[in-house]
Amino acid sequence: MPTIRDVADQAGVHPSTVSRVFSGNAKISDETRARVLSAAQQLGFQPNAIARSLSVRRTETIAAVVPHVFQGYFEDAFFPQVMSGLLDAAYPRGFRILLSGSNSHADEITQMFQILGSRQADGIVVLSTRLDVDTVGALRRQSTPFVILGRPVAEYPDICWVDTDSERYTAECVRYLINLGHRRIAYVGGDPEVAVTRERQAGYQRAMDEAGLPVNPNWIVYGYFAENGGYRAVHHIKEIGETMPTAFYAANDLMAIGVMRALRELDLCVPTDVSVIGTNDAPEAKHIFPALTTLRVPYAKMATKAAELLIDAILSDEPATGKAYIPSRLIVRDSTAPCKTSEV
Amino acid sequence: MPTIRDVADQAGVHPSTVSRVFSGNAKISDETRARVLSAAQQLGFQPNAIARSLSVRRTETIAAVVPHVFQGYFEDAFFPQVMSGLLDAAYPRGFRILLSGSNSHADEITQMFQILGSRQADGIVVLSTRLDVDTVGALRRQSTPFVILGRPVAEYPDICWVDTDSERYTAECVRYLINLGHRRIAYVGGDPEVAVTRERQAGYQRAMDEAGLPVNPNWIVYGYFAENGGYRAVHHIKEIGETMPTAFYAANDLMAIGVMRALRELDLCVPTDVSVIGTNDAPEAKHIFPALTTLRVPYAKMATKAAELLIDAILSDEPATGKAYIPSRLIVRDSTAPCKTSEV
DNA sequence: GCTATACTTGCAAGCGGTTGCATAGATTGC
DNA sequence: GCAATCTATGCAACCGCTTGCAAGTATAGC
Repeated sequence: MPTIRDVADQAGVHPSTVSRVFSGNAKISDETRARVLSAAQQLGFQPNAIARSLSVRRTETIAAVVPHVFQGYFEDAFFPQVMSGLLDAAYPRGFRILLSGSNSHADEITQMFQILGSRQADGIVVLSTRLDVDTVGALRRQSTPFVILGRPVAEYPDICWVDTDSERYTAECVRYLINLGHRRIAYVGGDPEVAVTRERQAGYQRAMDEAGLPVNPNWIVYGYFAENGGYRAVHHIKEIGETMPTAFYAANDLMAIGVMRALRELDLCVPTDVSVIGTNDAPEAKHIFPALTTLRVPYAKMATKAAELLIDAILSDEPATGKAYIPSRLIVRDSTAPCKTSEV
Repeated sequence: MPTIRDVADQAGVHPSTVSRVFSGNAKISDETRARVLSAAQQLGFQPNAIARSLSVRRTETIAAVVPHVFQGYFEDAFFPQVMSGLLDAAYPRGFRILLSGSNSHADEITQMFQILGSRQADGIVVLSTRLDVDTVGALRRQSTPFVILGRPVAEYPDICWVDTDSERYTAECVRYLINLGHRRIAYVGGDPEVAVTRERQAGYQRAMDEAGLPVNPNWIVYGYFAENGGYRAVHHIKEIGETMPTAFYAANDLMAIGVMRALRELDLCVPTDVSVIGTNDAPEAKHIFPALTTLRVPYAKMATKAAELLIDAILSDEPATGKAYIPSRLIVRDSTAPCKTSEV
């Protein structure tokens, strides 16, 4: 691999001249430039990005560490959308994305600080779903810009995040069910460890409260984002001998699908007997029968926004700032209908 | 950010000693090591990965450029599975993944050679679906290891690829239909520009030929991997006034879903009137009604294998070698049934 | 007790670009 | 025609870590 010095020799100029030709912003006579370029051409020279990065202290790269769980919870829509969103922002700005895996929650954090500390990227978008206060504190204490996808538990005035208002939109879903006449509504959450699970649950609670509807604690079940979890949630409710809810809100589509499978086994028809709302608008949502009414969460847009804020921060050489909510949207399909047993 | 020199000063040793402590493989007295480590601790030192990379000429990173089209064709399963597969291989080996976007087929190639030439990664797994001979030639001419996901058109003895035998497994699918008594079988391909489309078509052709069945050219339609493409394929066949095929093989599930939608509109029942086989086993395949019989293509495994071969090559400091076929598997669900109008 | 051998650590030259400063030559102003 | 001002290029230090070689000290061998 030829270096800048080889090109310099070949063109009869000083290495710094070659550097200036390639980094663009410098006055170089047309003649010299041509000589350098042709020498580079002949030698097949391309500047070494690593050397450049070392010198300018910039990698043109943003990092993300893939949550170890994405096989499970995230497969349904999160990960591909996030990646696509990150690329959408990074690519046109000349940035690339550095991805690390992880094999546990703790390792996610380790990987993050590894990348940050070793300066392998100019910034990081934090995908972890369970950021504790310590971690956020440590993030703030280091100097590489970061933005969090999702809102951290504790409110720091100065950190940058983008999220969707899970509480609000889940409340909207539940309200939609209530307006259809449903009064017995179940909440099928994901992993209770995960922030979004609590937020959605709060939205559910709020909508029920506002409508003056009682919340039966047995109707709050955690399905850990798995199809089977949704399935078991229904049977669980059935087994403890409760009257069935007439509607289910599930915190992802996979669980909603599981809920529908269980209902079918119990000879309950969706949507005539029971309504079901899912979350995320995964690809299968519109193809399943009945087509699933679902809360579409704009992961791609969120990721794009996050990457934009991050790159802005990098380019301006300041910590990332700004907080943004991206709106979710309820997509009404065929799994919801007016409640037929409208108790007054 | 403290450097190795700061730590050296603090610990009262030479920078090279600090370096040796951190790079592991060097005999350092326990006492010195302890002093260095504690100094590093105090200063919050972490070695700079970029500087290290420059020095050792290795980045511990493998690259991939995301085909610009993945939104379209690839969304259905390809991309997330590939990413997951790459991470599965890279992560435990201490490698990270560098991702670049692209906005056209030409740009895909540009990005690839950019990364390669600027030494931003130690190797690359090539995802492009339309590699021409020139590109492969250029890849071979440069010195960074690469492995191709998918088999390149021309056979070079020395390049490394991993693929699934699309022709063979498509033939298997078609044979399965034939064994169910179907004789009029349509082939709904993807983008005819894409290698895999031709390979699958060849498999279709082969199975038909082997069974002595005529192939009606009107039954070969390209749906460009889109749901709508599958939908239109059916209507196209209908409109030219042909007798309907009794079975469809579609080169991805999205198109198969489109085919089923069109059939439903024509009041043809799947699978009693018409059988449908899709490809990829996308998440929606098992949830759609009727559950889709589909050829499951092991993208994740393929990507893992590719990354493994690549990393082996990197570590051994030689070009990547080896060719591997990963088997696909027909997943039989409810969209296929014996042909009821068995003509003898 | 003295030399041969093994361990540790220091030294300094890289890895391949970048960039502030200096300088030589060209241009401008009057 | 000469000083002042620009322009284009060279010089050299630097980004932060690695590593072959040399040297100093400790240990072993006889």
